[in-house]
Amino acid sequence: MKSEPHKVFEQLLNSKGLKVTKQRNDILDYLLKAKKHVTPEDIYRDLNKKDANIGRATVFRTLHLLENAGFADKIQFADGRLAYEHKFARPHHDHMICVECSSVLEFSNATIEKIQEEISKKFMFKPLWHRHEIFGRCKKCNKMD
Amino acid sequence: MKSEPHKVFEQLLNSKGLKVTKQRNDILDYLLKAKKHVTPEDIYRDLNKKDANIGRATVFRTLHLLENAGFADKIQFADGRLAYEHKFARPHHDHMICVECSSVLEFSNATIEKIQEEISKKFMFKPLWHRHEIFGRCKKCNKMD
DNA sequence: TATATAATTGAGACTGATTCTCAATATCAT
DNA sequence: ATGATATTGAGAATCAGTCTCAATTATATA
Ligand SMILES: [Mn+2]
Ligand SMILES: [Mn+2]
Ligand SMILES: [Zn+2]
Ligand SMILES: [Zn+2]
Repeated sequence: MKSEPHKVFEQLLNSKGLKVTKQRNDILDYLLKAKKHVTPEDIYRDLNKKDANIGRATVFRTLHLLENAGFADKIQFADGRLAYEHKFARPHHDHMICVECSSVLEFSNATIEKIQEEISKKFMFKPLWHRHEIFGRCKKCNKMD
Repeated sequence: MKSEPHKVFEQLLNSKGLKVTKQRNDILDYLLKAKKHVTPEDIYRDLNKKDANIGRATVFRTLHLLENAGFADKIQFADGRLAYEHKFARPHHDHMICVECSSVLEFSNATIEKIQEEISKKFMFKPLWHRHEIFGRCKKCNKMD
């Protein structure tokens, strides 16, 4: 039982003359199962716990591969750390990031997206992607200020 | 003839029991005169060209000082490099960043800002600041694709 | 102005994240 | 199964930024 994302990923690899490897599949799996945004170090640490060895370099290489293919996205916490999430069957969204506990809320707003398009057009700027992050304190962290 | 921003900066320093130094003034000056967003390395390099020596550590320390005081803001290019701009008598704005040439266009939109407030409220999230960056190709770089 | 005190400084060591190198290994078309 | 080619992990290298600390400088006060 190979999941749909794995099939799609495999197609991408084939189409680029790249090979399907255990490491690449494990990393994709990890992202698919993650309940939150995960750092490269999370992936490296957890995949090495169980299953013998996977190198840090491979984690980064695979994340870039997924990102470039449009299968993963990254966000950045207030302290600069990067975290990833997969994009299979998930609509585009942006983030509110707690500066205290690094928890993340997701939001999306059609009006904002539309205005962005209009602004880009006005400036003859060809938008490829965007990042809209609101930093602040989440409900929980705000209470205990 | 001390500029208004320098006076305000001096007040900040005094109010915190910090000292007014040549290095801090030079860095503020550099930001005030810069025509574009500048990196810490730009500041370090250029200030050392002319005027004897100023350490990298001091550049970073002073940028953080200015940032925390609300006198400077940073943006991040597509490759991850950080750049700063001063905020004296400049209204809030967001950025469109060219992935080819790293040129930056500025925009601001009241509707977007308002919607952000509403979304934050809905999630009981206390917004402190935000970053809204559109990455793509500027008019010039788009032509020569 | 001289002195005392406390903040600031730059050099360079250090850190953490990421990238690079390369020889050994795994994948895949045939 | 074989051969051509892509991938791998270890560890070295890089890079931005931070830290440490002894020497220096700013400033309050006498
Ligand atoms: Mn998300
Ligand atoms: Mn700007
Ligand atoms: Zn929180
Ligand atoms: Zn451009």
